[in-house]
Amino acid sequence: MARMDPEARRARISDAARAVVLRQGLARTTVRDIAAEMGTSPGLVHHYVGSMDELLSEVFEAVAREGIEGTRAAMRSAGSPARQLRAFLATALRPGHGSSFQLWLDAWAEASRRPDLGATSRRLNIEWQQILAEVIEEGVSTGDFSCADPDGTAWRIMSLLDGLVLQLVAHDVAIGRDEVRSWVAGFAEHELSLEPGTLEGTDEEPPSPSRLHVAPSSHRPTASTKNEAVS
Amino acid sequence: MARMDPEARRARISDAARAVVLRQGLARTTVRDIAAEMGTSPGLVHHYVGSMDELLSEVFEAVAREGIEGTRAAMRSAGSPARQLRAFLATALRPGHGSSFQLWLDAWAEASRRPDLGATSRRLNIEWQQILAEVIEEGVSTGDFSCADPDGTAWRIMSLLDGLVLQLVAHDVAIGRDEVRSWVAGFAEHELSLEPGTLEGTDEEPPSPSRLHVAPSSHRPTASTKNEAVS
DNA sequence: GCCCCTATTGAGCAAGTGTCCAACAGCAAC
DNA sequence: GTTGCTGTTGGACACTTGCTCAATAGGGGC
Repeated sequence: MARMDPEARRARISDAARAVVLRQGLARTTVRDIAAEMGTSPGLVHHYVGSMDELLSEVFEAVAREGIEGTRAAMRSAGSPARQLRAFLATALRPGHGSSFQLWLDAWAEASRRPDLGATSRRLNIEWQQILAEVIEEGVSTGDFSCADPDGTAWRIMSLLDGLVLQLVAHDVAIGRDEVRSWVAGFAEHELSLEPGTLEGTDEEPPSPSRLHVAPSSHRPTASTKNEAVS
Repeated sequence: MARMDPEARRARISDAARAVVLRQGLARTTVRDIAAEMGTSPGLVHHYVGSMDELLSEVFEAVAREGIEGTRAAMRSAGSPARQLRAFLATALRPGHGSSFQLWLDAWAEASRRPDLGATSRRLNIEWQQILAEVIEEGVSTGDFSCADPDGTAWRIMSLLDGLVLQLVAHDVAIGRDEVRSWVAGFAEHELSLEPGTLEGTDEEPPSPSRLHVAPSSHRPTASTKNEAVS
């Protein structure tokens, strides 16, 4: 393969790894798969990457962070705390979220076995919860929300959402995306003493719908249609 | 090793497999581990078991079903629907549930990749949800609960519980077992229009606390202290 | 044009996996 | 005691995994 400067090669490796991981999951990705995806040899991967654990952890972080930043961006341009919450739910349930949520499932399951991945998963999960906690605190301070324990409420809303999406992604169960949004919205309204319906509706479509979550960052357009339970 | 009649040997293999799986997780269990656990040779396992996949799927079903039946038993002897719900929460959060919950995590993550395990996981998950749906319907018919959509409420309660326990088991996060019980109880009270506090309290200790969930069914007392996040 | 640095190769290692199978051994029937 | 069925053994096979390393080759600096 053509000789490349280290920085570009590193980016290529990340892209290839992300593509394979999104297609096969964290647990089923091997060095050889990544090398084949780039059209190079396995040895090259290890010339740049310390260990497989490290690489998988890095890929997971990249994909998850993309989701987090996408949600943050959507919330920033949403306005009031209530509209920010709506944006949170909309981005978390956007089509295409399925294959990225599968990575969360992989990370949770592997957390107790792969220390690096476990630490990353834990850290990002807390960050995700903090996004909710912050907007809730903001809503309380502006008087939009009424909530005695923003931190606990954030854990509960996030966990309800995770638990429901889990069923959508893992089993193709008899509940749909709209039901999940509506249920979590209803729960959040109760937790924050809002009028029923305040958080409902999908008018708040984020700016660039298909770009934020799962698309590989460059070069190699991936067929990420597999593992798409939320579609 | 001593010669045994096939039925007894099959039981021994199941026990050993279960012990190893609870200790190491579905993904990290090998034929050799199971053979070593019994003190016999790997070949013997395959003399009785068609494939590893089959065996793991069977072990998962056995452990999960034990949990389900344990919860059912606790609920049967609980009395009123409200007390049954309390029993449900108590058994789902009992110490020792952690390592069995890890199996659920493994199953959810692998569901989209291993058809057999996916089907089993889906089926048992729906069964688990149905337990909740049934007691809710009972409560509605006796007038104890008020609930417009028992099936949806069951999905929501179960998902909130799963999402919270997930955080306990996967990351050792800053929330505790008591908080989870109290939070889910509070949510259920809201969903069922109950007085706050109706589902709280731990007085409803089920008959045989340590037997129902994780203990191997016979012979070999296992050190199931690993992977015990809920302890 | 040459040289040297280093990106890249790909065979290969050690460890691990599920699965198979010829040989062995314990036990019941005769 | 001998025979035959079959539970049991453990080495072997073919394969995968992460990772290493001597050898190769491409391209910028002189």
